[in-house]
Parts: sequence; C-alpha cells; structure tokens
Amino acid sequence: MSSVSQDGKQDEKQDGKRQRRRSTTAIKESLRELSIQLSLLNHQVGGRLGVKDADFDCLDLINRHGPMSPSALARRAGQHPATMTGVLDRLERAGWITRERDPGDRRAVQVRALKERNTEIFHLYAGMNAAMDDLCAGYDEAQLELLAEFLDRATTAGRRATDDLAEQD
Amino acid sequence: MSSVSQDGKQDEKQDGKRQRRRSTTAIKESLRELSIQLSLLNHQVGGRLGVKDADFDCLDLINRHGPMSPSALARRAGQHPATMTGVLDRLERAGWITRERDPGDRRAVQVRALKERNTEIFHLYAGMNAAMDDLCAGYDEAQLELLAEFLDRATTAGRRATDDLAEQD
DNA sequence: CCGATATCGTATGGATCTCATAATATATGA
DNA sequence: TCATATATTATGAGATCCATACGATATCGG
Repeated sequence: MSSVSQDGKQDEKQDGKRQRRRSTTAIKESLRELSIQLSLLNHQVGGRLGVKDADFDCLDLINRHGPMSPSALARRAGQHPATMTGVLDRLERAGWITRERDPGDRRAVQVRALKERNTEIFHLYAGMNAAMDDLCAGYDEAQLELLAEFLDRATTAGRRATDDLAEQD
Repeated sequence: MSSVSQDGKQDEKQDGKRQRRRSTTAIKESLRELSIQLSLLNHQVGGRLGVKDADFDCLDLINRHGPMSPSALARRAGQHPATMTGVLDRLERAGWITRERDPGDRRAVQVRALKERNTEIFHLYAGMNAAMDDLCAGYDEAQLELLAEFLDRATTAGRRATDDLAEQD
C-alpha cells in the first residue's frame, strides 16, 4: 500500500486515480443494474395490462413522442416494419391506439395513443413514482439539477453509441 | 406572478416548491428516456451477436449474477420456465453458456456463462463505455459518489415497485 | 401530362418462439 | 417404502417475426 512507498505524493495521486476509476466503474455498474430493473418493472406493468414487452415499448414511444407513422415508430423501436403492423394491430384491437390516414400523404398513417387509457398505466407506476418522489426529496435543488443533467448526458451517450452501431453496416 | 402578490415570502416558498416539483418530474422523465435508450443499445448489441432481446437479457443476468439454475433465471427474467429451456437451448447452441448438472441435487442444472466470449460483448459496448468514462471525467469524486448512490437507490425503488406488483396476485 | 421509380403500410406464409401441460428424473418426508 | 414435491425438459397448439410481395399513392425527369 501507500505506506511502503518512497514517494507519498505520487502515491496519493495514484490512489486518487484508482479511486476515480473505481467510482466510474461503480456508476456504470449501477446504471446497468438500474436499466435491468426498470425493464423488469416495465415487464410487470405490461403484464398487468396484457401487453407484451415489445408492444408496451412501442406504446410508450407513441405516448411519449406524440403521433407518428408506423415506419418512424419501427425505426425508433428497432423493429421490422412488417412486425410493427402486428404490434399496432394488437394495440389497436386492445384499444390503446388509433390509426388515422395522414391527409397530407394518403399512403401514410398516423398512430395516436388514446389518452383516456393512460391513467391505467400511470396507476401501475404509482408505486415507483412515489418512491422516486421520496428519493428526490432527499436532494437539494442544485443536486437535482446535477442528477438530471447527468441522466440526459448519459442518454445522449447511449443514443450516439446506438446510432454508431446501427450505421456501421 | 410573484410581483402582483401581497406576500412575497410565501410566493418565494411556493416558487421553490414548484421548481422542485419541476426538477423531480424532469428527473423521472430523464430516467425513463435513459431506460429506453439503454434498451435500444442492448437491442443493437444483441442484434450484432445474433441474440434475441430476451435471450440477451438472460445472458446478461447469467454473466452478472453468476451461475444459477434455469428456474432462478426464469424468475429473475420474468419468464416461464418452459420458455427458459428454449432460451438456454439457443444460448448453448451458439456457445454462450453451458449447462452442468448440479452434483448436490441431480435434478438441478447450473447455467454458466463462457467468459471467453465476453470480450465480444464488451467490444460492442466499447463506444458507450468510453462515452461514460468521458462523462464521468467531468465530475469530481463527491459528485460521482452522489450519482452512484442515487442510481443504487433508484434501482432499489424499482425492485421494490416491481416486487410489489408481482406479489399482489 | 406521363411513365418510371420510390415510398408507405400491410398481406402472405414459412420459420421460429411462447407457454400450458405432461413427462421424466430426482429429492424429501411420513 | 411410498406418496408427494421439485427441477428441468418434451410436446404441441397457437402466436409471433420478418423477408418478400403487393396495392396505393407520391415524386420526379422529360
């Protein structure tokens, strides 16, 4: 350890680096674990609603990013367009979404989520929602801002990494 | 706004609360967005390796939480035991895992990941990994600790919310 | 305007996957 | 020992995925 070294100053620096690497690794680990856990939560919520994982992801995207075309959705969800037809059929049949022809381009279709049913989803997330409120309550405004910015940057990093993998064909 | 009110002090307090609610909501939003993005990244990585999303999740769980039985894995991944047989068949055929009978209980099976192949996975995450290193480099030690703790707590919250939903049958 | 071509969503069908149930092998307890 | 419980896997019916094809519409060059 440091105590056997001749040069305490340099050891300190190295310890700092080591510690930093440890912290960074810990964050990446934690992030991964969190990601898995949130997927499992989605799986549970989706299961309650009788919606398959992939379908639920799509419904979430529609809810979050407004009305959009099936092909845009397929791109966003990383699925085949023909698969999306099946997904939308199920979601439409179960009353989660509607399909409307785009007046501007009559080949196109706009997929829209039915807001009325969002309360059902919201209700199932109530537990997690409350827990997150509690968790956030323990931080001051500056810390919350730090956290939000970190999360956004991590998202951007994820998007870039994903796109890089997708493009290099 | 505040300027028209008779009681600046109380307005300040209310603004603080409003701001806090906004920040908390922003964090929850960001977290959700991040979760989606990481799922898409996994989807890309899995796609590159010719492994389906669900299968890849299972492989990840095996890698992360050591050797385990198919039923334990099914529970963790939220899947039917019979489905897990198919998942493990595919992963084994593709050389990602091995199945060994448990000497202690010869009904049981231990599923073990083949570490040699982990470099393939790791390599595909290299981009995201480097981006996260860059991101973390912008924070000091105390901030990194704050972030890690937040992520861990959020994971715990997620696990609790998931278990609550799973149990209330 | 017209014809060629591109794009959008979806139908089709074969391969694959899921999962309830049954079957097999082993363990456990009375 | 025998009944019951447990871990995993086989079976098969139904659902899903997706490469491809198709019909409808849009766009563009001439």
